[in-house]
Amino acid sequence: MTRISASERRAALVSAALSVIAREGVAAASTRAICSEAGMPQASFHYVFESRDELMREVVRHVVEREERSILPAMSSAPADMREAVRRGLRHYFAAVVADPDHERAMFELAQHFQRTPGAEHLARMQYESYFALAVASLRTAADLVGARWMRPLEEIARILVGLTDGLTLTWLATRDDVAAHRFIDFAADAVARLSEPAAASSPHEPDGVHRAGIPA
Amino acid sequence: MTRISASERRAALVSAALSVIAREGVAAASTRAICSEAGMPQASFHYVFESRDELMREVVRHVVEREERSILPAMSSAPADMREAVRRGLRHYFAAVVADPDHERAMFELAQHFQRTPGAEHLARMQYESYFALAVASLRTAADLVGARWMRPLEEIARILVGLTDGLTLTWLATRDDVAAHRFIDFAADAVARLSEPAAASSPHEPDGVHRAGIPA
DNA sequence: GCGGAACTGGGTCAGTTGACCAAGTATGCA
DNA sequence: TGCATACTTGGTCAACTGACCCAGTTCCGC
Repeated sequence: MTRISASERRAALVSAALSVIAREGVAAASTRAICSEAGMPQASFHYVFESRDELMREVVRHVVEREERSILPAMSSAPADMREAVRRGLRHYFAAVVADPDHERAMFELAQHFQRTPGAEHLARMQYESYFALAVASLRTAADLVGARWMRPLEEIARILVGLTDGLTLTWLATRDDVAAHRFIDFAADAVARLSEPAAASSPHEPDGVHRAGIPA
Repeated sequence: MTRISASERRAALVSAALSVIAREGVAAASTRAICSEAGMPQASFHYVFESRDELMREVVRHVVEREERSILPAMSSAPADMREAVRRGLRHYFAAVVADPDHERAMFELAQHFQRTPGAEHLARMQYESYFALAVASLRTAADLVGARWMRPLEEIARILVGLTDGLTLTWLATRDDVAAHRFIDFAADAVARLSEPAAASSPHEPDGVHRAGIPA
């Protein structure tokens, strides 16, 4: 009888839950299915989790945390301009979606699940806040890389960017039309880049910011 | 004992299913819940439907049909330019989303459900085809109204437009941030309008089209 | 006004679900 | 060494699910 600490068991169950959700959807993620995925008896589940709902809450927390730790797309060579930078970023994101469509679908399903679960709406919001934070960081990095500045508050553009990636992902998931998706990426890159302008004029100290890759406080 | 024809019963069940799905989600739309919503015994369900799956298929067909019959936003006064036309169209759409968020969520859930149901992926695609068709019609009407022409194939722009509305809707559903949504609308209208150009040069008869409000053949 | 077809609805079925108990076994501290 | 605490597990429970049977009722064409 391998003895596992309660916290390790929680982590294992969260991870198993994510696998099941990605593979078969939130609805199919029963306590039995999750326990079977994790290879442990059902009773262990209720030993470390109050209920299925508590597990689900833990799942979002985990997902959000992982997303915030996720590495921003590293540009191997500096992009020529903002249009190119945004396009590369979106292509990078889209490639990840194509590589693991179930994962993205799982994220959507989780958000939807919590929008519907009374008292858990804030979890759906939390998930999006993490998307926004990621977008802010990406936009800042892009501006640093190409030496441009954003003409609107970063948070505003970040929300638009998240909306664009959501639309891109959802439409592709439903149609699996790669060509249309890339046209959308080009369109979005063009439109977003238009919200920036060369920084030389207004920000003489710009090069200083180039080294910052993370999210400044 | 009120006697209802099988086809009427099917329609009633489809409608009840939609209500339940909108209110509580696809997962909660059990045959019992649907029958209770429709006020009829469960056996009637299986008299007119082979299975729950068949009902669900009928639900998409119904939704798609209704969408295709839906009236395009009628512009009370001619918009000044394409930017204005697209913005008005998106605002019109968004107002409908805000007025009945559950309905839009139900559409997303249905699409997701069919993406996951083996052998029913084409239904999700069908749903999106109907969105595309609607977008094509809207774009054509807009071009007629402002006397402009699209610089890319209508189908291409339509797919982009659907992606934009998806992103707009999904982000708003998760955050309920009206201000951000309207900023997104302005951004999208601007970007989409840029794909058109005044038609004067290529279409001298443009004023003729102004009166048509419906979908040209 | 009659006979067969169309429709009704109470009830049953096996399967699945979330929850949880009680009886165990290992662990760490005194 | 002993004992309280932490952890494990098979089994059980009521509630719910989709499916569907069948005896009864109503309708429509003749």
